[in-house]
Amino acid sequence: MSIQLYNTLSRSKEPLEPVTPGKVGIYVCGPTVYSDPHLGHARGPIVFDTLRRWLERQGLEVRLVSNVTDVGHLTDDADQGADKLLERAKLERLEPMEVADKYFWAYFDALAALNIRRPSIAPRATGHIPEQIELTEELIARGLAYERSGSVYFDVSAWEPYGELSGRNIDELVEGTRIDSRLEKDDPRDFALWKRADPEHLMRWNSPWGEGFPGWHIECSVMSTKYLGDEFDVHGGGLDLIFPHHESEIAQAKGAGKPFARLWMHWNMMTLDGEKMAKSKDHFVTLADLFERYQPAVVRFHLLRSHYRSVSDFSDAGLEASGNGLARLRDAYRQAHHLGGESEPETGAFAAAESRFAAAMDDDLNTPQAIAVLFDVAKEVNRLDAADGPRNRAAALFFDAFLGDVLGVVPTPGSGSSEPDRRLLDSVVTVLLEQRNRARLDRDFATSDAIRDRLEGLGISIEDTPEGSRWRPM
RNA sequence: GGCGCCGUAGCCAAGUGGUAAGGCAGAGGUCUGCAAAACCUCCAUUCACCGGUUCGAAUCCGGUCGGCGCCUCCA
Repeated sequence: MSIQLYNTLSRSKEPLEPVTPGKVGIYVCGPTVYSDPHLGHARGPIVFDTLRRWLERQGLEVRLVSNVTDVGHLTDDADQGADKLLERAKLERLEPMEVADKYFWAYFDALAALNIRRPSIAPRATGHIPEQIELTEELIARGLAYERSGSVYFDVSAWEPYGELSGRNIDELVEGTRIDSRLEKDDPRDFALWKRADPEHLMRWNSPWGEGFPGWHIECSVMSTKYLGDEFDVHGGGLDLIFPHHESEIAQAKGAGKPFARLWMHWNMMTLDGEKMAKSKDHFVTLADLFERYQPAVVRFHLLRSHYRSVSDFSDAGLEASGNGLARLRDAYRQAHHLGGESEPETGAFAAAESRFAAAMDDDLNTPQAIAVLFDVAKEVNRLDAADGPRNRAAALFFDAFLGDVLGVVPTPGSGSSEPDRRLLDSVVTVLLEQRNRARLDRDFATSDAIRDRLEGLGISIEDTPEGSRWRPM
């Protein structure tokens, strides 16, 4: 059975049937890079990285395109407010592009720490100005856009399906929109495809309408179709992007005659004290701060413990609970590897668990349910006879596949660059454990406890089992 | 005001018609020099509340209360 995903367009789960059999094209909206990435920014990448890993496991070839917006946009559409990138550039006394690059790398560094694989393509808006101008011209030619003193606007009233994604009635959109007489747009609902640059605006490009910069929505219509084709499989983004961003993307692309994305996936928001995290409101926890207190893998695991379409509230108690839970899974994982050794794995030992895991993942990426399966397997592993190598080996492979490859919360064997360090550490701790065991045999508990306490102080916990002493990082 | 979502044990969190997954925390027990881990047992007669449909509802329908998101930049 193929994976079912919830499509915002149809408001129901649909099977993923790729445009090109065997290949899946996915486009995901990334952030505007003008400040430090926060926890909310991590959710989408984690969801889509996990989706990608799962699809690849099914033998599908995935092209994941994830953009980053590096053009500042006005804080409102009435030519009021400042371009956030520009503001930041002034504040930090940097070139606007320097600001964009600084936070571009901060974003991808944070994602790398979360074990999120790099997208196949990470296009930037500024690298696709000619294509955006081209699409704007196309929309003018089709009568869906118009120019007003150097700016170009999409004519919403000329595009009848506007509102199909957000479920908004076009006429209702006017209500609630404050009518500003300073607007040069024909209709307050119209949105900018191209904006004329004021003299102080630093990021500017030449266009048929004079110097300016692209509107916010057009980059995604352009970059997604450029790399995935006019019709592609999945378009993702945060719930808060449905309107107006994705609605407008659809209008631009379909208005230009492209079939565009088939399936729209939206992840829900991260909240802090019950309120949505937002950098504009200075209400967030940065990933850098979080990583000082929790392992990135714990953060990743924590987000996977709730379904991507549910709101997830941040709390220290929640992160701690996730950390304890993950430690339990990792212990079982380590034990299975340790006891399984090089044994031939028992065939089909965890087949039932595998199919339960798969069913959960195939049901709109139900990671909480998939994780429950892992806990069940962990319990089984902990009950295994230490002498049962083949079964332990089968469990080890099970964890490698699902805890490691798919969920990405355990280092993939041999992939870590710190592997030699790890081996050295292992040897050193083993020597200390030998000393400690000698002391224990001599009933010299003062010495044995001292060794344990010192190691605890260094972040290494010791466990005495019937098979001998084990250690693990805390 | 318009569109939409949510309310499940102390906490987190699955479950969308067949009689409540899983995790954390907690209690008792086994093991242990002690500890930790692990294992065993216990921990929601009940899913915000009130009606309705049904043989049967946490799940469907109506209402009430509470919380949240979007409608302006926002992952």
